[in-house]
Amino acid sequence: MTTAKRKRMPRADRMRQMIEVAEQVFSARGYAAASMDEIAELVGVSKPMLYEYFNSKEGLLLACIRESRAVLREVTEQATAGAVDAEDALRRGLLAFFVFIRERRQAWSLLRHEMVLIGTPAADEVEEIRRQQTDLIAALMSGHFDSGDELRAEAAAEFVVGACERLAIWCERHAEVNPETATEYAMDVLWTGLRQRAR
Amino acid sequence: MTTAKRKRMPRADRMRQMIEVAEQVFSARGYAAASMDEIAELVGVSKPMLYEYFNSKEGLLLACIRESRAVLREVTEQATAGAVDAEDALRRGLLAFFVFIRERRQAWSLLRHEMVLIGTPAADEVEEIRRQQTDLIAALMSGHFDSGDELRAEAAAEFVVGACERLAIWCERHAEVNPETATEYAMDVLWTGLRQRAR
DNA sequence: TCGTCCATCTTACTGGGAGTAGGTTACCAG
DNA sequence: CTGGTAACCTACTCCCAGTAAGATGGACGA
Repeated sequence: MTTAKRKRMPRADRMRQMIEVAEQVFSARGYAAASMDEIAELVGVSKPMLYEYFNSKEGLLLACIRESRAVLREVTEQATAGAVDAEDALRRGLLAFFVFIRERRQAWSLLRHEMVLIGTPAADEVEEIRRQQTDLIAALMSGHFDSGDELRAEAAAEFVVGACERLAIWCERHAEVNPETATEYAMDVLWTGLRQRAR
Repeated sequence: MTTAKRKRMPRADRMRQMIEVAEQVFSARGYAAASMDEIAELVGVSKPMLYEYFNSKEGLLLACIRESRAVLREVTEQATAGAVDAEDALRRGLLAFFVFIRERRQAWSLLRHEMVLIGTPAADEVEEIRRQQTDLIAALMSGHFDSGDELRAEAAAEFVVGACERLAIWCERHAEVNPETATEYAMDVLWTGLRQRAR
């Protein structure tokens, strides 16, 4: 093994390791219940090191969140890249999202149990992820829809993000619902609308 | 003034007063940043009193949440009571919700910045509010829709709740969007579907 | 009017975790 | 082998949730 059990470690490596451990602890115990001492111990390092690298407990959380954010952006963009029309793009994007939250449960759990502090950087960061997603959707829409009303389009994008977030949480309680089914349910309401199902 | 500045106060009154103050402090500072000492001081009472009445900081938060929950249920049920058909019911329900979050900003802010601790009673309680809303919607749907697929209907209800939650947050950033407009935007996507707007 | 009782309330503490001051040591360059 | 610096540690402070044990206003019976 190249990186044996050397005590001293280059900054970048140590940082990645810390984020990895922190993501586990935060998602397992919850942000509030997690202690910096515990994370430090699991990393095999003393507490001040964490502060050296991330400044605060919230800073550490922030780093974890940013990490997930980058991944989510990546997969969504790649998924929607080759779409042929609006319906296809929406479906691909939804599927990518539902696959993401299934495969990276810890990361997702972190994002979903965010909200520890109002008006703090971490909350803003999570909000930023949503903006990232809504922007993606809005861009997608402006490419495929007649953009009559600017505000209405923005609202629709927010709507989609919120709906999927909730549906994802619902999926956690329903193991039998796989990403494909979730996508179908979402498309059903979003694309077709409820009117079709009224008596 | 009937209730002058008497020091001693009957249990029920004191409790209401504490909840009222706590709701303000929690929503202003955020749950984590709020301190029991501060709340106690604002109430004009010593800290152990808060613990006498609510057992813990989280218990106090819980009481605030339950309070809001009751109000939200009340207004939604009343709003949808006299609906003539599915579309009408949905529209009335949405409007009631958007009015609620505008008029009881503090309560809403509390609900929305929930989630302080995973797996704790408070998180469960907030989740319970959503269940309350989804149940209402699901019941509404089963009354007006052909219930082909049980699971699909449940998913749709979750979807609606999540979407509205997000749209409500979006509204906070857009003061020009009143409850009526928000309702219209929501109906547009939910009822009509996005397909209608594709080129 | 005056005790008596107890619900309401207080002061003064503990424990635990976030954050920090300042010293120590492994590794690399020359 | 020998600085020099980046990685690291010990040993604290302070703040805040939660608690133990005692004080007191006031309703109500005599």
